[in-house]
Amino acid sequence: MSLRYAIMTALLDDEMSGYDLARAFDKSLGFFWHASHQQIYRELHTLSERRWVAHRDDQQAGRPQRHLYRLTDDGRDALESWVIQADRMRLQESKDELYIKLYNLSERNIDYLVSRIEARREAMMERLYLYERIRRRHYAEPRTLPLRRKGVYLALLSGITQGRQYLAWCDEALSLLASDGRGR
Amino acid sequence: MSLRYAIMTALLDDEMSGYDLARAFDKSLGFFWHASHQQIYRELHTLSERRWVAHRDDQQAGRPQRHLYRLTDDGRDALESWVIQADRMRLQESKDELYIKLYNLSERNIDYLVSRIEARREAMMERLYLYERIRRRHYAEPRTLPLRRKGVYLALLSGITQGRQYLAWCDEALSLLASDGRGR
DNA sequence: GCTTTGTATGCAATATTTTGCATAAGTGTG
DNA sequence: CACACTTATGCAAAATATTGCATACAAAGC
Repeated sequence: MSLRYAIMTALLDDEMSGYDLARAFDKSLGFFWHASHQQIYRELHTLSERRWVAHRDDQQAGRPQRHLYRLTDDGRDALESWVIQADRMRLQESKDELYIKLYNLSERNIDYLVSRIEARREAMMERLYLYERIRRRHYAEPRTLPLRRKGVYLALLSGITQGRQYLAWCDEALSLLASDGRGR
Repeated sequence: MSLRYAIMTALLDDEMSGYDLARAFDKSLGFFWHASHQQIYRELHTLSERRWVAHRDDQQAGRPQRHLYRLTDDGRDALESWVIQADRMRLQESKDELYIKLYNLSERNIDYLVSRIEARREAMMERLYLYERIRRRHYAEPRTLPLRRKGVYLALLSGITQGRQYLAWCDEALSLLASDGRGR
């Protein structure tokens, strides 16, 4: 259900196409809520029916036609009430099968699992690099930001600290397992 | 699909009832993979059909009868092959609607959102406390552990470092928002 | 005696997410 | 000129997860 509001949130400032949204959900917003383009297109239809978003067609030269969506006033109201609605706080479970696999660590699978941790380390490094760049560019002085941007900054900051923690964990894990792995 | 293997993982050492499993998923294992008792009972039936687990009835004095499940050899094999099967690594998205709500931070909702962060901070403190206790008791000397327990330790360690990072983030967030909140 | 809490199990209906398939037009590369 | 890649949209089926409901027995508190 939150996907609906995540989409509306992405539309707060700009009008966007389904495709734009899909890419937004691949990047920053997607750190908090992932969604495939299929989900997004379907949700956009639902939102249109409810009149929480409106769309107009945009014929670009030499490109397929696209539908640009924007928030309606009703949508904005709905979003605002959602924000202050009680959420069932579920402390984040890092739903990652790697942890379950780690519970099964053995001589037979250690090399594979070590390689998986290394791969994650790489991927996280890259993402972290991206986030740090955004931070330096747009959020260098958080205390001077207008209120709403402070919120966005905090979400970003969460991504950054989580990423750093994750890297540190990978290093610790790789170090602990080094003596049992390939080299033995 | 991973729930299936999470359940089998929980059964690696002990035989357990659905109820036991449900509580295991409320605690440590549940930090990585949450599951309701309904899911668990259903999955246990499926696993029984596949002969990956077997069960026996246990009539306890003055208690409802329960079914104790244990891994079969087939189940153990299936689990082992799953561990070394390629996972589609999806870098953890912390799927938490709070972050989306933060993107919508405004004068109207700041007090609510601050209270939500405080609530999460409390909850995480408690959980972290539990994890730290387990760590001190059972994993004080990680380098001397047998291999499989090293894996479990690493999962626990991930929970702990994530928890600490989360607390630090909450504090940072509360500090940043303090000047804009109730007091103003 | 009555109510709540904990143990113990499960079905059924929704809701959500994922995966596979499908189309179409333009752009760049060998 | 064929092939891969990017932009752009969407349906349908399958897998998973959530929510509501339902039962039953025992212990403990009021």
